[in-house]
Amino acid sequence: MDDVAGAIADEVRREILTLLRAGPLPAGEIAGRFTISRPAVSRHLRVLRDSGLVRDELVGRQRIYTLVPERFTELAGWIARFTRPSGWEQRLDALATEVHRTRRDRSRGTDRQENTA
Amino acid sequence: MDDVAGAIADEVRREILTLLRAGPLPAGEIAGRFTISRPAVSRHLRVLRDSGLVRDELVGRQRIYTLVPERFTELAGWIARFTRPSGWEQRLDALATEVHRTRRDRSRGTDRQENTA
DNA sequence: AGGAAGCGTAACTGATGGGTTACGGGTTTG
DNA sequence: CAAACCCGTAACCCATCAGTTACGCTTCCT
Repeated sequence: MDDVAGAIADEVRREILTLLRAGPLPAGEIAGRFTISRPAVSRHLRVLRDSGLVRDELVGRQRIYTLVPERFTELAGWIARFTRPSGWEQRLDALATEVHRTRRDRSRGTDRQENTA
Repeated sequence: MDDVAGAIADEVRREILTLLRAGPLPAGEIAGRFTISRPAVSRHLRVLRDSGLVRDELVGRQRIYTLVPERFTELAGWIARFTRPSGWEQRLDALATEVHRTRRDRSRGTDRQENTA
C-alpha cells in the first residue's frame, strides 16, 4: 500500500494507469502517448511495476504491461476507513479533553476563529 | 485528488491522519507523538492542510486540526475505477473490458499479438 | 549475418522535499 | 508590561527524483 500511494501520486503514472485500463500495452506504445522521453516513461513504468500496480510480460522484443486491479484494493481499503465518519460526534468534547491536557485550569469564554481554505 | 494522493504517500502523514481519526488534535499534541521535530510535523500538517484532508482552526493559542472525511472520497472514487468487481462496495460492472488496442500500424504486415493475463 | 526495432540501464543534472535549528508573531498568565 | 507558551516560517543541508542523452542487450526481418 505504501508504494501504491506513491505511485499514484504522480500525474504521468496516473495517466499510464488510465491508459492501461483499456487493456495491456507495450512500453513503446505507452511512451508514444507522452511528450517526455521514452526512458522517462520507462522509469515510471518501473515504479508502477515495483508498486505492483502493473505486471510486465516479455512478448518477443516487446514488453507488455498489464494492469493488476487487485493491487488497488489494499489502498482503497485504507482510504475507506476515513470516508465514513464512523462515530465521533463528540468532536468538541474530545477537543476539550485535549485542551485540558495542557491547562488543567478552569475555563473562560473560548473565542474561536477559523482558518480554512 | 492530485494533492491528496501525494499527501497520503508519506508515512508520517498517514500516521497523523490515523491519529486524527479519533478526533481533533492541536498541533503540539500531534507533534508530541513523533520523534521528529515539531517544525517537521508542522510542515507535514501544512501539506495535509493544502491537500484538504484536514482543516485547522485557531482556538486561543492552539491550532486544532480536524479530519475532513469528504476529501478522501474523491481519491477513493478514482481508485475504485481500477478495482475488480470483487464485490464490496463496487458497483456491478456494466462495461465489458474492451481490449481495443489502437496499434500503430505500419504499412507492412503488422505483427499482431494479443496478450491478456 | 547484418541491420533495424524495442526497451531497459547507466551517468549526469536541475528541481523537489524532508530533516534540522533559529527566529518571530499572536495568546495567555502573573 | 513581561514572561512563558504554542505554532508557523525562514534559512540551510542532504537525500531523492524526474528528466535528459548515450549505450547495450535482445529479437525480428531481409
